[in-house]
Amino acid sequence: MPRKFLKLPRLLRSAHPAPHSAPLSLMSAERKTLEERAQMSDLERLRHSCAHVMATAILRIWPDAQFAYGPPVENGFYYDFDMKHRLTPDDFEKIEAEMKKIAKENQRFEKKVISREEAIALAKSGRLGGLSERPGNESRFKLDLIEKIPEGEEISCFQNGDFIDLCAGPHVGYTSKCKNVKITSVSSSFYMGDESKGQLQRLYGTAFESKEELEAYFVRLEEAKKRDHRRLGKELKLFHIDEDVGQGLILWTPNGATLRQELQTFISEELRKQGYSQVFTPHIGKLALYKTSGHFPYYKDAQFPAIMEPDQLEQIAHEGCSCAEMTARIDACSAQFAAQMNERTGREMIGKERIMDAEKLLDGFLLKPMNCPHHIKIFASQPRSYRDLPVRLAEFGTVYRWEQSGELNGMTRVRGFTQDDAHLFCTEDQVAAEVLGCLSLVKVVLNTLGMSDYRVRVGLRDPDSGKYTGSPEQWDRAEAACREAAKTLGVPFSEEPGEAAFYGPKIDFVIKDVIGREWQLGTVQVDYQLPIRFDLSYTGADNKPHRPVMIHRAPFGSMERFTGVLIEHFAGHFPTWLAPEQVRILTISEKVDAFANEVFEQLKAAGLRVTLNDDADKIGAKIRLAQLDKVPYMLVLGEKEAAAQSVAVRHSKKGDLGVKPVAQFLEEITAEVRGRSL
RNA sequence: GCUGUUGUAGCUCAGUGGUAGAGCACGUCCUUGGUAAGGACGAGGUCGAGGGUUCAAGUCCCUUCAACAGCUCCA
Repeated sequence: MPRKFLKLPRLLRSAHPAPHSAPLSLMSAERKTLEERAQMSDLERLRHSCAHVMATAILRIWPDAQFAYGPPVENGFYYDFDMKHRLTPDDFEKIEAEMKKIAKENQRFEKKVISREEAIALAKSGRLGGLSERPGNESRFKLDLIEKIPEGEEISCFQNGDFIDLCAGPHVGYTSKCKNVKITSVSSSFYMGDESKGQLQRLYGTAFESKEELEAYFVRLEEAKKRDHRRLGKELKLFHIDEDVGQGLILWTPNGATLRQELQTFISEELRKQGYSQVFTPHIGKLALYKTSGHFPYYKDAQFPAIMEPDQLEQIAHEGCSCAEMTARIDACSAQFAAQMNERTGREMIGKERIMDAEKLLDGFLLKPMNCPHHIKIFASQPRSYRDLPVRLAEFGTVYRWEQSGELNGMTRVRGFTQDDAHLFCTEDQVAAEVLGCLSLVKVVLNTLGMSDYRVRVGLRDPDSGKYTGSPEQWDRAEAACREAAKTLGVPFSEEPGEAAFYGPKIDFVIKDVIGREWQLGTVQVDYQLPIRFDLSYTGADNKPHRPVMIHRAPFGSMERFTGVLIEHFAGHFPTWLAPEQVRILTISEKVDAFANEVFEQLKAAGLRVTLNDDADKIGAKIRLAQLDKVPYMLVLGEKEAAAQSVAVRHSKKGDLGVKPVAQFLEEITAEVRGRSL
């Protein structure tokens, strides 16, 4: 099915880790100018040279390899190429050894400016990206790259030893610089990122100026692995994904559920303060609902297939309906519906090809891919006056999306997830204040969790495009509102023209985790489109119907992704208010069991999540276990404490905090939890 | 979805065609010890699933499922 460019509320899904690979701008859309390339940092220059050395090494072993593109990337470099031999990690050692040899040979990187004709001739002979001429094996990717070089731009190649490559540079002087290098992984890629252009092998490596930096990089990687939410989720028993339940479907185990519940309680409190109303909606809705919203069938590929009514299913089976026919009948609309929608939106939203006789139409249900339509129906369920606005409907709404299997990742990319969603319906004049309110909510959330390292992207319309709905005046106001709101946050923000959805501008929060990876989580989006499609209205002061503006927002994005990011953010050491187990009482000997039980009951009665370890282990072992479970507070109880009605407090990160009366500890920890201290 | 890698006890992993292993966790018992591992014994596995080759398969081959890395995608 051709992908329609119709963009709909893109709530919370665009979030993904910043790509480790080359920025797309290097690949296709925005070709880097020579000037921009010349600004490569020293490290990037080194890594780019390493890519050439790697290509040289590969050619020495497999002379048939045809190279495409080999840039430096955030954590290293790669080279894309095609050859008969399929690389596996077993080949790395051999290639690395050859690379080290080339570094020792200390070849000079020499630049030669050549004419387009010379470049083409070299490519045709297979010389470009090769160690020698290769008759019958022309440098086909290089030919294509030459074609893409604009007329008038300098064409150059770089030579080190026998290897000549089409390359604008820059490079280091000699290959001896390229000795602190390591091949990290092999994978596949598409030429120019285009699936139709065939698959290439992509070999990744990394390189540093010094051996120490190279080693430190791998130590850092190890550290990152230790705080991987998938690993910690298992160790701390936060969640489970079960093959029999299905890919990308999170089972929140008790510890994780506690964490989530605390987060939801927190956000619910903030919502109440801001005048939101809590609603509940079911997990499915009729197909017609999503035909109205426009999410079906346009995003059909990303949804679970429709659920058909039993009697309809029986009937079409009886009719011997083919699968293709059934699909067409599910996708289709009545002429009346199409006319209505096209009139409302003022454009051909539903083409003739989708219109079908009413008796042939099939209806069914969809697992909801987003919550907006349900909330819209709540808004529309009663007459609204301008005095009622803004209406703010909030729900922890679970949605389902059919993500491709290769895209699933722990909690951060899943097929069923719960958004901390809300939809605001307001007047045009209220947009600015409401956007501001949404942002301050996001800010409260992030501050409370100590996530201070974030930036904000303001997606504005592309002034040269006519694809947007709504009047230019509306847009100017909405964009100004977003811009102003973003300014008040006091964090870096970038304006990105052309990044708006077609239905309105948006603000995305991109959060940096402790190891520097970026994740897009919360978002606030202004929407002029859905109110039109659903023909929403309210009565104004002039006693006439007016169209409300909708705002979609979700500060966490989804509970799943946010929890995943949070696990990594805290490396499993949650602040006390979030910790699944807040206090663990550790007894030194059986002699204090009675006292320990007393303390346990007291803390439990105070609402703390406390456990008692009265096993026969020695205190050292008990402390070790509690540390591994990352329990914030350990209370060590021996005969001294029992006699003084006190507890010896040990904090998992701060260590021994000394002995204090039970009442004092209780008071302190309660205040800490209540204040959601970090 | 594509390419590659991996799949053995609850967890981390060893096991190169010939009787399934270790550490931790778990259970029982002994030990009552003061801030990151006391000791003994025990239980636990149709080696992801299905098929094939072989006298013999955890090990070789095919199919399939899942995870991981990357690509592509992401309302």
